[in-house]
Amino acid sequence: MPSSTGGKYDKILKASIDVISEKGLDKSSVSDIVKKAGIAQGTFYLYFPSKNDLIPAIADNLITITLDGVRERIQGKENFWDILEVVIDETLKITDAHKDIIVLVYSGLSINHSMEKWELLYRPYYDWLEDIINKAIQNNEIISNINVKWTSRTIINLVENAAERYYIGREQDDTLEVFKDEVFKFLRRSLFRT
Amino acid sequence: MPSSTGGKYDKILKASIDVISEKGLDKSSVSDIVKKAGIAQGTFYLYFPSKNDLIPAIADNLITITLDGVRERIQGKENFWDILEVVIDETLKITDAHKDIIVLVYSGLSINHSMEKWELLYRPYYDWLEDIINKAIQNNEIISNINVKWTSRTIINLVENAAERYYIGREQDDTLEVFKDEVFKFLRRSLFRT
Amino acid sequence: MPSSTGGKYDKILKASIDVISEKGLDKSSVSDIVKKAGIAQGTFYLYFPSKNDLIPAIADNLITITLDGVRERIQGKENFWDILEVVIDETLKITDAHKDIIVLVYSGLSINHSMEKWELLYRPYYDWLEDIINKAIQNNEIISNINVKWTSRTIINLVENAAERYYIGREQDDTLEVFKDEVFKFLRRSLFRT
Amino acid sequence: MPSSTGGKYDKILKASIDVISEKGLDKSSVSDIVKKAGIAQGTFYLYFPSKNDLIPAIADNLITITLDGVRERIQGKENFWDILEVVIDETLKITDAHKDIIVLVYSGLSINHSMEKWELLYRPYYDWLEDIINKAIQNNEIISNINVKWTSRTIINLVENAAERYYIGREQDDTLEVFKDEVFKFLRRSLFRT
DNA sequence: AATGAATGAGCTTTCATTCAT
DNA sequence: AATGAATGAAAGCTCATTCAT
Repeated sequence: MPSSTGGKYDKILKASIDVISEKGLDKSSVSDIVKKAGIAQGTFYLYFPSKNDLIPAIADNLITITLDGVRERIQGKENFWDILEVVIDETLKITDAHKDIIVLVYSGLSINHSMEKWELLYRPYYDWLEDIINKAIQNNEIISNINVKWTSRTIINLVENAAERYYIGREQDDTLEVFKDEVFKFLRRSLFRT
Repeated sequence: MPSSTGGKYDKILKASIDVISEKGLDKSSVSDIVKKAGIAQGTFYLYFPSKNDLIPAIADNLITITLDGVRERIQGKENFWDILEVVIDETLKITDAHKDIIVLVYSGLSINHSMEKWELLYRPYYDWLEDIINKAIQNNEIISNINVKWTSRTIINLVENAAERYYIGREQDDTLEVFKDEVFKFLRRSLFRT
Repeated sequence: MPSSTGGKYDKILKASIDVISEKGLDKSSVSDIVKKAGIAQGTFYLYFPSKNDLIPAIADNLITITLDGVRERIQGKENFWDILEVVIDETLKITDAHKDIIVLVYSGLSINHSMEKWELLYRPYYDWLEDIINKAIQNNEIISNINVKWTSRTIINLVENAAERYYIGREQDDTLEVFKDEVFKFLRRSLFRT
Repeated sequence: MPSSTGGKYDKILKASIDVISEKGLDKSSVSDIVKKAGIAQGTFYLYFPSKNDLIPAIADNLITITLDGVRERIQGKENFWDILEVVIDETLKITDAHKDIIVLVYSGLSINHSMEKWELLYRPYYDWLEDIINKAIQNNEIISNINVKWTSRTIINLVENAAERYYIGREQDDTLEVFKDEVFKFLRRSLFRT
């Protein structure tokens, strides 16, 4: 829990991602990680209570950069369907960039931690999308007789799963553009207010 | 993998599910499992090449009983929307019955095995739904300008994720009926041919 | 907890005594012990639940051989003072033979285990001496207005401590014979019925 | 070992006793102790060369307060039997007050240090009692044909062991008064000059 | 004198797997 | 086919000690 140190926390996080991407979760030892990070074994435990606390930290990081990326790119955009396009695009981008670790991390979360932790990490993303959906309803862009909470979670899940199937499951029969379009249209048909 | 050996294979599979449900994947040892199954340590390796081969076997089992359950219940049903309702209902039932292991198993698959294995296990389920969708298109029950392969996978993913959020993530703000209805309507809106 | 094996339990016990005698308790690792015993690391844990369970086992062994030795040597002896002489002599003998480990073991017992364990291990020895004392009272060999339970424990303690001071604390100003005599006479003065 | 430094030495000693009393010797880390003492990790090593030097310091403290207590309370008393009563009483008092640490400390001494250190620490106490015994012999209060050195050590050992059995081993079948009386009479019978 | 982040050797324990019976 | 004792590599974690500030 040291504070003003040479970014050791980030060093460990980064090394973890590298090592886990390469060797998988089970095969990655703390010893591997500290070696990569260039620190001593014991130092790891100054920043993380245990090896298991690595996974939520990585997940948090992943979710955070996704939401940050989306937020950045929708500057000025008001239209729900424009925002949805950004969400889809950004999710695909992040998934592509971290394809080697993304499933492992979500899996690791399920295995070692309660679902509550999962919900907690996703909460900011969910909340943000709920706001967007509510505004879209007010603007008559999407239908109104939906459960907003359920819908926000379903959209994020659907987009992430599709992205994982595309990049990780190699379900790449079509071009990226066609694939994105498929996701977008599926959601648009379900939510568009005529 | 003999099946005429006093059902030891099934005994091991069942014991594995019990033990993993209770202790989680990481904490479950082969020793725990054989103790539960009432067999000797070495016997395990007569039926499974290694501990890692347990997870795909359990996953296969889970997917198989789901598809079998659905098939059984749609006897005589022709209408796509009736079938979709059965899929949703059966998925929720199975998820409820195996909530303690379902995430662990899917996670375990991701961690220790290539995504190819995952695709392979789901293939029969995917194929079956593709058939159903194609028939529905022919019968003008659903729209036709969709990617059938992508849609079958997306439907199954969406339904399973919703079920997991309901039973495992405890996203139970509404009754089961209302929840099912939400899933059904979301898909119907997206696919229904007016 | 295997049963009919090549005396591995005893092998471990013996190796433990050797190693601990040489290096002390803290510095003795399970790794040292199994190396000395000529078995694999994991095998240790088939016979002892943990490293800590070694100490009570050694203590039990020490107490048992002492009591067995005494019992053997008093065959036919009826006189209390003859028996007491044997107790003193045998305690000195055992203390001499195991001087390098005896304190460590008793200390280890105190540190890692409740005093109840200690009492439990000594119980047979205490009980045996209580019987002897009671008979001596009946035979008018010793005074009768004593607390038998307290006295049995005090005698054993006193003799053992004296032995430890002689062999371990090197309080060897006198010959062994004179020393034994001192112990004997101290107790005799306190208990003899004139 | 500075004594003019804000009493940090004593602070560490006191914190050590607290921590070791609560967690046992093995489980007590320097980290625990400095936290309790409210000082920095490194500061510990300004006052103690190593963790092992803690135990003799605590032992020394214990023996010193016992002897000081006895000396204080026998002011003016000349009679050997009165003094013996004080020794018994004070030993019981100290044992009661420090029951959680007393065995651990003596054990720690045995484990990490040579018996010589033990002898050295006890020397003042032993010497003091030898004087008392010699005077008692001159005053014809006790018998004279004894080994004074051996007897002084035996008395202290016997009293301390009895106290430990009473307070630590919970050998409390009788009241404290009866117990004290038992100890006193046992020694009196052995040493009293008729 | 005081700090506390950093170190890294070293420990106990677990457990998948093997193999002689 | 079945057994279960034996294996030994490997892992997570602790902690006494150091040292730059």
